Amino acid sequence: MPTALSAKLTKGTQTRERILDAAQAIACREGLEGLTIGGIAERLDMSKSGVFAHFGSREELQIAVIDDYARRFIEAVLVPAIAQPRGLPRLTAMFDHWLDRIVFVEIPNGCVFVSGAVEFDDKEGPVRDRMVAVARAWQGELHTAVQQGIAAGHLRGDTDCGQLVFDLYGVMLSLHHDARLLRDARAAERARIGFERTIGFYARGSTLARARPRGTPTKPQHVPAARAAATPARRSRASAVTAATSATA
Amino acid sequence: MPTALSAKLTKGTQTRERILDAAQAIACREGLEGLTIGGIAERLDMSKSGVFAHFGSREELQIAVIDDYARRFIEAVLVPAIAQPRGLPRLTAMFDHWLDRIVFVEIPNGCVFVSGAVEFDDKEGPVRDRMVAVARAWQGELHTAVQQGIAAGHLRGDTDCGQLVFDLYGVMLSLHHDARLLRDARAAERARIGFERTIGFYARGSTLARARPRGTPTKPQHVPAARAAATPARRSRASAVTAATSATA
DNA sequence: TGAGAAAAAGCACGACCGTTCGATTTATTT
DNA sequence: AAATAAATCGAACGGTCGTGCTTTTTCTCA
Repeated sequence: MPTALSAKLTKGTQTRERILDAAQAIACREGLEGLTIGGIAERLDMSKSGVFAHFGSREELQIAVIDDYARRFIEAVLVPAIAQPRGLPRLTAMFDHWLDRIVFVEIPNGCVFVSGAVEFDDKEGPVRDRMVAVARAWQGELHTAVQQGIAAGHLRGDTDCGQLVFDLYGVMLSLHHDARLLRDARAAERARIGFERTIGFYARGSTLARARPRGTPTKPQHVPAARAAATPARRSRASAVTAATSATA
Repeated sequence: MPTALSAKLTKGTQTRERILDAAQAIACREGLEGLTIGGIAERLDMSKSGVFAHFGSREELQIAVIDDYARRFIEAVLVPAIAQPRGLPRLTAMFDHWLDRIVFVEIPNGCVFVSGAVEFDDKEGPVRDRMVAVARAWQGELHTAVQQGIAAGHLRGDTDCGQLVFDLYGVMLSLHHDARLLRDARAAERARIGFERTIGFYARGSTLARARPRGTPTKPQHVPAARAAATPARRSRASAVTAATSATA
């Protein structure tokens, strides 16, 4: 008997999620282009056609993976951050959770946003469209947080929001590059320093001494566990974002 | 009759270069994974086996493309910059030519360094090794330029060279992301601002007012043409770099 | 429990992949 | 011009891919 809320808990949707899990694991390491129906089938001890039947095509599977990845990202990074008050505290929390996610999840396993952005930046089609949508949605969240930082008086009034978002994105992309390709263990610390310097530049008055000591990871715990810790209230804000990234389904 | 200098100008090496050109064009757009023997053959009106014969395997072809790409990059970015005096002028020239190359070549056509870094960051093997080598070589050049900036008194003595390189790389990766995936026309200008702010932070004294006005492209001319403009003297410095990136062949 | 729906499997197709190998056409040299 | 070497072709092989069918198994619900 399926609960009134949430989707039907039938066998089909159940294995659909198993497929999505396996697909995401593969897509992280091999990219969305390296994601293959047979690979998923082998990982789940299923037939190719059994896997295939759950998605009309490989393209729809790729899109489903993107949406699922975005959902988890938002849950892990944005949702806990909005528990913080608007302005610099929330923006800092967003960065901290973002960094934690990269360090503890994406650097070991790969990141669909990074690989997908490169794989599909020149390939027109619905997959690219979805990649653009989720990237824009996340940058939009950062943009909003920066604007609130200005409104709260934490950041200078003449702060170029788009420039600040550009800078922060660069810090994270450089972290991905140095940590994953070059396997530089100092990359995470450099990302933290880069964030501090960037925020310091835009902060109202330069006296903004961040309290958190350098080099101490903010959250060594398992990231999926952090999901449950998010306050169930204020959820409307987050679900609006999730809806935005998966709206044009 | 082949000239005494340079490799034999036989038919074989001639078509080998044609193949490399075509391979690079494909690899830029489709990535090194999307690079296919049949694709090159079709582009050149050749047979697959005809193309294949010039490289022992697809892997060696990919490595050859990486080396060739690195060679052109160095020619276009580093070689003209070392005509500038050591320190901030040279570092600024490196950034300017780098930015020009991204704006006029890599944003329209794609970049093997960016796509290759993502494609092979988790795939052990000689291709990944070469990607790491060229990335390290270029970061090493930046590192050296920064160190000379300190020695010349242009940058603060306590400047963390690796951090500055990390920051500059992030600026360029963010530019790639926003310009190619999101097609944001403001990305190049943001990269320029990001560079100025980054350098401004590390510059000795904050009075460093960069003379170049914002937003004016430094070199609207065709990039391949810029190669010939490089001073033929001082070439030993550059060829040493090129040799470094293609040493372990 | 049995009828009907849903899910999974099995199989085959056509396309493309890298690679091999022998034949054939071109370049180069004697 | 003949002889030798280099370059290119053509056909084929084994493999993997996404996808369309039909059949069989499994679940679901009256």
